[in-house]
Amino acid sequence: MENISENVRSQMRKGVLEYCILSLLAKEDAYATSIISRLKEVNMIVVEGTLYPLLIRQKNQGLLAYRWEESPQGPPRKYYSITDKGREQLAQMDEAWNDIIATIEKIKN
Amino acid sequence: MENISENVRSQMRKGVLEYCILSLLAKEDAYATSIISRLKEVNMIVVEGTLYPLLIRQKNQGLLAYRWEESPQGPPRKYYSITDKGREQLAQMDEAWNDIIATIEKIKN
DNA sequence: TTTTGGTACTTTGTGATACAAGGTATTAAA
DNA sequence: TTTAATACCTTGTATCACAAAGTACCAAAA
Repeated sequence: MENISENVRSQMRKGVLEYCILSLLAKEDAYATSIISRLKEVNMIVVEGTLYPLLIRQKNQGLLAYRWEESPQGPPRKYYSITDKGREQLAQMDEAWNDIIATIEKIKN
Repeated sequence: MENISENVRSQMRKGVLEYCILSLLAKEDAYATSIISRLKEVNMIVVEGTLYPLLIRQKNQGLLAYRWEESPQGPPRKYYSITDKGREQLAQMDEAWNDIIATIEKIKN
């Protein structure tokens, strides 16, 4: 309740995060830590405890698949890739996102 | 889990709804049923069980105030109006919203 | 007067989400 | 063997939107 500005952003992020993940993976396979880095670059801060369950959810829904790959340093990485079903979902999310933007614009006039 | 498309929209709405309410009330005082009607006009379907707790939350946070007004037909109406604090919050939400739009655009390239 | 239909406000329980905080495991270098 | 860095995972909590109820007011019809 202290940092209202951050809370506002956090609330607005809800539901958009899945959209971001699918969008990123639609362009290139990636593993969790690299996804976090990229989201940080575009000012969408996400922590591990948020991302890992999200990736597992999307995998269980058949939107993502993964494979293990050796890392040049450290433990192996779990590379996620988007599936055909994931691309279908992404198309729906594109539509939903555009609808929401249009809705806000209408409200704002 | 059946209607995935609706679920996607519902999730994306989270956090944006408060923004919509404040934006609407920044232009004109309104009571719950009229707010629902207006949101329906712009394809943002909201039900009573969602809106009422939200209005109460925002009132408790000092973002909104209300007054009772007689209705031409039926029980009295609770008209909500935005407070100065609410307008400050709205300004922050405007900023947060624009940031999120920019973030998605960056991800999409 | 009683009933009916419409309007308006409210509450309870549920599922989903993001986060904080902590834990486990692998690898290479010190 | 210890340390640091990397990477993955889990648990508990707060918040949110919604479904599904309930309560209350008012006016017109029966």
